Amino acid sequence: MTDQKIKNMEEFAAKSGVSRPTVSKYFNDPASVRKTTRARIETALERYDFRPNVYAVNQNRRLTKNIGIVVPYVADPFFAEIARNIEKRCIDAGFSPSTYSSHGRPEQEVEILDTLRSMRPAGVLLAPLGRASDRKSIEAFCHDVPTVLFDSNIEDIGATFIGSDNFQSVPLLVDYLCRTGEPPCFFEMAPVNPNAKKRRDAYLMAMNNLGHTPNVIRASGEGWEFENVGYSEGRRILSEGAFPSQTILCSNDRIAIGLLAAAYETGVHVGITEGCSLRVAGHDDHPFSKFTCPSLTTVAQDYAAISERSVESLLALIEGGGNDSVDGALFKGQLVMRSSA
Amino acid sequence: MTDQKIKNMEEFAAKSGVSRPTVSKYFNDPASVRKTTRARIETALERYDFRPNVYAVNQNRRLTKNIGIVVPYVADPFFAEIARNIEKRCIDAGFSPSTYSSHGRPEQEVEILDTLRSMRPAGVLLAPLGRASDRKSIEAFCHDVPTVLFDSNIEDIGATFIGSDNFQSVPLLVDYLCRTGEPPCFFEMAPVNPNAKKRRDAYLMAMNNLGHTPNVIRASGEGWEFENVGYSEGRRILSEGAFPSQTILCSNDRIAIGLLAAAYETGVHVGITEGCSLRVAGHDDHPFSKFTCPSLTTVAQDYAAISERSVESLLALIEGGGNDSVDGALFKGQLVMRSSA
DNA sequence: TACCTAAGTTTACGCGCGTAAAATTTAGAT
DNA sequence: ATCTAAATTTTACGCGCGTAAACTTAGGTA
Repeated sequence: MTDQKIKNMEEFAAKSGVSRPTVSKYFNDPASVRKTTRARIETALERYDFRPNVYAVNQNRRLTKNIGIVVPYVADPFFAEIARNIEKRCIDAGFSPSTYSSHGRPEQEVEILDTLRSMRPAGVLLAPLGRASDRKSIEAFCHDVPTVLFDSNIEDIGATFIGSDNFQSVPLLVDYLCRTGEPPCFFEMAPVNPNAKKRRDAYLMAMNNLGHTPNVIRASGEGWEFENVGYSEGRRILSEGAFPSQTILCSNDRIAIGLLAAAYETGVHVGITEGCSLRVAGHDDHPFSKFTCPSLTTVAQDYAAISERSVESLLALIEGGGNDSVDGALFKGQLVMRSSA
Repeated sequence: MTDQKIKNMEEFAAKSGVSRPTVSKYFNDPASVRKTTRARIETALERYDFRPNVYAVNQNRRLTKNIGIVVPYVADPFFAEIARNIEKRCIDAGFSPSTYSSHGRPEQEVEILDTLRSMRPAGVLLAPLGRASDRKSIEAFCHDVPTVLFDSNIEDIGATFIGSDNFQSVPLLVDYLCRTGEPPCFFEMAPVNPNAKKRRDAYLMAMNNLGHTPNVIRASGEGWEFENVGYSEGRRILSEGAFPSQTILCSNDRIAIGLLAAAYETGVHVGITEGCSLRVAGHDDHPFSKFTCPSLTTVAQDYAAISERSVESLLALIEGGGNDSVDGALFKGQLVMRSSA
């Protein structure tokens, strides 16, 4: 490996003894050039380690090899993990992913989509904010760019949707809770997205199916600071003794984490062992749920399946020229029994 | 706003009644064109909403307006937050930040740097992995690209370093702990970066200064799964009754979070109230520290100051053509007294 | 050995924009 | 009204690469 700098593809082509366009072909698909040619280029590559100018490449390709990934909130480890998972799969498929976070703000989401559009990406994987999203902007975007929605759906938008089947996962947990103790009440915030709404509906359905009376507790609070809401509202309600059941199913793990902290501080013992007066369960199997006190019983979303299928769908969509829509998928959750319920 | 699509700057210039290069000037600095001209362009802008092709722009500019942000692990909310903070400041300064995560893997870090280099960014803000980092690669990178290190330093690399002053923050906590109870032992993993090492050294120093005998407990385990290590090693050591002090200062909050879970499960009561047999403190004021059981006493790093100063330094560096190095800075931590110690 | 075809390579052109240098306009002073 | 320096705009060229079309070559067949 010499340290000599190669300025451009022309120069590199000269070094390797082939014409520039041939080198270009090679970089677009190494298998498309003759074996002997490929060998020459690769030999030169080892010596000079040249990389085509990204900007020139993207300017001239009809479609870039970029894939945009948009999540509502990266500071939530759940999304950080799934984004990482998706990134990896994109890279393996030969694309260049880049991840953006809406940070819970609709304007930011629109801004990201604008930026993304101007990058002419091959496709986009979008986990929308949900209710707060600017529906029109997203619709327009999906019209222009092959887009797969994941995690949270927006009806009739995007080529397809990949997510969890809340109507499977929530009843699973409800069944378990009813089977092992007092039927749960449901602790939620004003739904930020369809998932939250579906979970509540799934809870109502499951309870009715089992012949129990459902009971929804709505915590006041907005935004994405779930722990905070779970904590402060949890404290308030606990101190008033106002939870209608000793079993509380939270709309997601982050609310449950807040509630557990509230219970701890209020002196309410949570868990399934002797001397506990409250059971708490969550939903998602958040990376931190293993480390709550007590550890949180929850339903694990199938990260791997969701990210894999999302990428697959997007690639299929890209392959097909972005025209035909692709089948969506809802994955089942898995019960994770820990100590809190 | 008509829906007519503008293909390129040429076309847009025609619509606004000025020449293309003038439009180009406008986009580089609106103040650099005559007021009447600006008005024309902006009128047209409202009608057609045109954006210059990013790739063409970046291909031709000597230096792009891109800024790279590299963190060791975005799934750690601490880094997610600081990255977000930095992003915002870059945008405000008229740059286009993009964030990358090494995911704890040195190869990935090198890969990111390679990608970044080929993007010819104006500058890079790098929080290196630390010990695991490939020093040579990073050194070479910093030689080519104006780079400011933050959070974790690598001696003699990069134009400057911005971070926390562990030799202030750790003694602060040690003082507090000694003042309020039994002097702490120090619970750490094999240091992944200079911060971890400095914290231990600062602990040793602080204890000696106070005339106490320091005591370091090394948890076996590697990587960035701090909670896991804190938890499993915590359980082991607790069950053996092997912590040499009833006060445990953890190298960071994430280890403390794991340890708290271990204590809870082992039936060891943590806190400063009657009936507690253990005190636990952390370092960083991790976003989740408020919600541990009990809530975690820790030292808050000055997120805001670090991110602000990092960006300022980088901008100064870019301004100066990347030549002259810029002053570094270490910010003080603030004691956050909660319930665990 | 001559010939054919498919695979691979080269020629030639354009992508959309930055920017130096030339040409023009503006504004202040006479 | 006229001149001049400064401010602004235009002309002209190049950036690094993708890609269609023209051109070679390799490898197999009769």
